[in-house]
Amino acid sequence: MARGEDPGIVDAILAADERRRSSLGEFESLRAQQKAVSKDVGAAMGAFQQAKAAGGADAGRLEAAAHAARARAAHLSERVKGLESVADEAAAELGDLLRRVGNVIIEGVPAGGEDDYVVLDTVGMPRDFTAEGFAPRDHLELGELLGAIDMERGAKVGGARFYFLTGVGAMLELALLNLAMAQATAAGFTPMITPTLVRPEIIIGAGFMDAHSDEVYHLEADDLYLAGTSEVPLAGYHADEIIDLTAGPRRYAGWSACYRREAGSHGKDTRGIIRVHQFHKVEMFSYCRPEDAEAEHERLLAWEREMLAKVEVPYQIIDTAAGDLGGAAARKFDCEAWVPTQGKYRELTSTSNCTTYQARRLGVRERDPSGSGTRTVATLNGTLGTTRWIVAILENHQQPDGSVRVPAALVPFLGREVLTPIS
RNA sequence: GGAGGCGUCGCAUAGUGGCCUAGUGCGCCCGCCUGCUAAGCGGGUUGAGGAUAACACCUCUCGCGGGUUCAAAUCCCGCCGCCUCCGCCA
Repeated sequence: MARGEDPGIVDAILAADERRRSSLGEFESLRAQQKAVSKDVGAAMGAFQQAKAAGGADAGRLEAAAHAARARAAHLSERVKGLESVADEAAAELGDLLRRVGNVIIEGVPAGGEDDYVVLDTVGMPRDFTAEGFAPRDHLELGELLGAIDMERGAKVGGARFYFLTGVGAMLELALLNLAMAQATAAGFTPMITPTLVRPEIIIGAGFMDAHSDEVYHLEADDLYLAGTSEVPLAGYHADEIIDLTAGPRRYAGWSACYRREAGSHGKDTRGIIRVHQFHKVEMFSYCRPEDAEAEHERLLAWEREMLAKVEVPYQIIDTAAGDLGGAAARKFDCEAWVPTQGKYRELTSTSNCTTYQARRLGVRERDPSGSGTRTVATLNGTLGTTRWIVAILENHQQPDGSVRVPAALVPFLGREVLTPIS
């Protein structure tokens, strides 16, 4: 409802489920009969064969009995097939309807669309470049001055929205992502380098083929999809498994290239590396118990804040409105960094609580702690670093001469304190 | 890319169309026995769905999906994965 979806689908689902159950019941009881009769055929055939081998006088009678039983079984078999296809159709119909329903929004998520987010916190102050007496350069101009970004050759090689990170640019990205991996590992995450090509059932299960399907590259010859985030392979990592969460959440830090078609965003963010077809990302991914999910979401957000503090950029945290959530998310917090030359905050991280949505579709379960059987777990994800962070780092830490101060936490990973323009 | 082999319960293995409910061993769980431990004895031990107040019970599940048959772990077709050999190659 909060997403603005049609509530009528619920009635359709209930009706479809009713049809499935009744047709399944009919099929199963007749199937049980058929099995029993069919088993008699086997026994009758065996008796006949034995009598025949022994030259018994009643061989003829037994043969007739066996054939009679077989005829009855054949008749039942026809009817069973009919009922089975009815039951299968009913189940497929229900499945289709269920897949169309987005995740249930968590209480307290702001209603509305893209612009109806609520700012939860603002951290740090944007620099006053007027007071400092110079006009800030944008990240691309800085990147070119520093010999860090080459958009022109990126376009020559890969087309629009492709780029080369060169020299210190390449090193800066590696330093940033290594810092993110180091933080995650220290926090107990298992480091992962993931496949970036995934099978259809994985990307469908992760929920990326509903609202985001235009965003996904598809390799037709192999029927594989290029993941837009390592959330996809990490969600699939435990697919169809029963995992043990008794010792707490399972946390993975995935490092991967990410691919996005950016269809429908023509003309938007065309300058620089804000919005590109390929970038790199360190992603946190957590499997936890459903009742722990909201607390885990807060933890992921806290780790994002820790990482943003390390790169020393001003940012705000927003609680994304219901209508702007993907199909999988029940709640989403974005951290947006201040971009001086745009005079606004731009998304650097995004953490979603997908509750049981992805795990249900991918078959990730745990032993039910309150008794017998299994139950679906919850999954959550959050960003720890991406190529886009370079934008915020360059612009916020630039100096009048075009050089850029390296945040202290990055210095050990980059091996220098200042990036200076190449001659 | 070519040729061949393989995929059975948590693990290992038996099972080439029916004749008990997929047998056996290991592991694990429960119980018994023993002064303790080990051993021994008995029972249990995939998952999904239906049904039920809860049981009982029923259906499906031998990599996955189709097919043949009254009947499929077993036969046929497609796919996925693993192994061996050959070819090609960063």
